[in-house]
Amino acid sequence: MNYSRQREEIVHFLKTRKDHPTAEVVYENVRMVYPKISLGTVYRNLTLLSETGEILRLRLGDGVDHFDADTSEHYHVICKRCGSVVDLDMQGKKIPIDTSILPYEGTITGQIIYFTGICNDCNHKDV
Amino acid sequence: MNYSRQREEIVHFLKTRKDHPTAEVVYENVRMVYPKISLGTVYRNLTLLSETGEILRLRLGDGVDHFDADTSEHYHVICKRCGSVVDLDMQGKKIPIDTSILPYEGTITGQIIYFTGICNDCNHKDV
DNA sequence: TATAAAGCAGTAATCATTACTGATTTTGAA
DNA sequence: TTCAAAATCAGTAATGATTACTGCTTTATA
Repeated sequence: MNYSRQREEIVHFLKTRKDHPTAEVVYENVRMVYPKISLGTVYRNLTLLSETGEILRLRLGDGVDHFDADTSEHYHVICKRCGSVVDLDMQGKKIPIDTSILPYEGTITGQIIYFTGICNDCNHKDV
Repeated sequence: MNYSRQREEIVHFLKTRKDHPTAEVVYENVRMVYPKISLGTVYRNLTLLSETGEILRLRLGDGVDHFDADTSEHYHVICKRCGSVVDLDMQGKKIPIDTSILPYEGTITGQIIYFTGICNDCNHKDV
């Protein structure tokens, strides 16, 4: 994988964000630095980066992919009202699930866990 | 919600399946009974049924919605090779996660857990 | 049985994402 | 430093799942 300024800026932008922007949001923001960047370039790089493991692609069931520059093991909460995605700071602790006891004939290699709820902001807003 | 033959057949078909068909698969199969049914009708009814809670809409991150007539609490494993989705028969047991201790300022109302792996069929196939 | 509401088939539109193309940038060796 | 091959880009078209729209049936009920 060769270096590219656009890709560097995408990673840099993602690292500044604690929420989990969509490709569209990345595009809008990187455009402030590289106005001619195309959405296709953003998607291609986000895909490349997530394939090499430099970022995470989060599929949270809202029909849009989110991207996360924090690749350490952690969990996410999706606000059902505003769609925001925030990290749970587990301080290195994992939620323990012993997959070896699950009644499955094949091989279990991974687990996806996330939570839904109402975020603090939405809790304090009148509806 | 009024009765409709098409919707009844959709539910009936889903109940015969232990895998978790997509809208497209439901469409192909219901078409054998109602050849003139349209894909839009299938989608509309799957959405209606999942809104009333009669079926589950599963968003497993493969870009396609799956539907499940088994609405009891259970877990799913997605085969990374063939994409199949199978139930884990937990015999009524839940994977316990105490969400009250999670470091979150808002309100946690739900959790999504699923597993990825290689299904038994794929394990026994040469690649 | 008549009528309003709900549902349907068929089709068009939407939206996220991927694929394609010809031009530009990056890289590494001469 | 120079230059050609490989990688990447911008711009745009295509794809694929899902939703929306429209005028015609079916269903429920008075």
